[in-house]
Amino acid sequence: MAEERLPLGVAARLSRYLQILTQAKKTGKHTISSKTLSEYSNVNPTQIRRDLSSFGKFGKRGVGYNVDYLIARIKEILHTSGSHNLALMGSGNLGTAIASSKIFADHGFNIAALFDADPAKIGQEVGSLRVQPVTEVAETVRERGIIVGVLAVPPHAAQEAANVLVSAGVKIIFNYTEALVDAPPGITVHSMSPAGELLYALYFYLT
Amino acid sequence: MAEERLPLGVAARLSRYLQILTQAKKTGKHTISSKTLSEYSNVNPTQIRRDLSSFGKFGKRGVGYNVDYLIARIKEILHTSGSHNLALMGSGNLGTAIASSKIFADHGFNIAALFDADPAKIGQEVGSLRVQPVTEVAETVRERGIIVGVLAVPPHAAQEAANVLVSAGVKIIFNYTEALVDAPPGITVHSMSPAGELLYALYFYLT
DNA sequence: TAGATTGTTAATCGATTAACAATC
DNA sequence: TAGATTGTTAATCGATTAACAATC
Repeated sequence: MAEERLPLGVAARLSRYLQILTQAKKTGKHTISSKTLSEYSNVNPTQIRRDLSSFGKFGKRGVGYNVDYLIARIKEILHTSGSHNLALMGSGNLGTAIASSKIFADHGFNIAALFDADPAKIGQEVGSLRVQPVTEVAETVRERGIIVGVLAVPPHAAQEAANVLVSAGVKIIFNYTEALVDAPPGITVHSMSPAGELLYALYFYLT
Repeated sequence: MAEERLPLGVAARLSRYLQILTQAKKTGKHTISSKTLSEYSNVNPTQIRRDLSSFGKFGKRGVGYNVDYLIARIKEILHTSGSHNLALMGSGNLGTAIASSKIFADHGFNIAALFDADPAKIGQEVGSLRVQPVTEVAETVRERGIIVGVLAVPPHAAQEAANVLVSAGVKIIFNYTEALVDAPPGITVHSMSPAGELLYALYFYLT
């Protein structure tokens, strides 16, 4: 029962297992083996068993792991049992796609507010959200206790949107754009890099 | 000048450096230090210098790395100097966002075709692409020499879309949905997992 | 020269893998 | 029992980091 912060690799893999388990549960799976988890995560099955067994004996030999039980334990380990409010910047195609997806909701993330810099979009409804002007970011972030901001704006607007979020008190910037985003010390910027990941996948196909 | 396949970690990091360098070039940067690259990639600067110096002396002491030169060398190392055609499945908000973005084009990926299962969408224009029916996947994939398929469909349609692509001869499935996707041996499935990455980022904020 | 940053070493730590007894 | 899969060991390999001489 480690109280210390997990090594980067372990935390990354556990997050991945959790995502896969959450989806597997949706398809009606009650148990899952390290072999199956390996196929979906591209992590070696021995590594998976090692990662899990370092926290306790979560599996049943000859059977595998109980999906619900494993989800609960990993959430405990990652301290992510709770729910968190997100602010989404950008109500274009990408912002709308994110707002319409259950992917964040599946993990207890609630998209609490949607902002756009375009005056023509203010007040429009996207799902259950109403598009708010950027001038309301600070107030909304404070009121709703938002610590994560998601950038779904055009690349040229990414830095400015990040600045607004950081000024408002957001601690984690989740950058869906390809633009580079700077932030002050203490603020985490996490950038999606689909093109980078595709280059990586292609490398192993080409060699 | 290694001819062998790179370790997974090295290939993943080089892909990441390439994505960052490509964006840095856009902002007019001519040189970049391992320290700056570290801030954008969250990789230790010593690790970056080690990764690069194992292929040659690419930098200038006291100055840093020339962006153009480094891009060219990493493309060589990853064998991704060429151009590749992609097939994009799904012309909803997500598909439209991907088709409208320069993120893939920046790395020599060309979205060659856009498919949708919804008859109402066939023939619509999305950027310079015309939405094609799924019945045309096989022919288009063959004609355009497509080896990568991108899934931007609703999660419940992801497996079926993947099946169609695999039958048509696609070798790499790039899954933007949260659904789990199975594929036969020899086919690579690479799934985006934004929620997983957010859980990971949050873990380090919470601890 | 002075400041900055690379290339490289050395030491430690985590990741990877095969193998297999334990056990469901 | 027979088959499957976990938990664990042991050995190797790659990642990480601090430190610093070399040099732009």
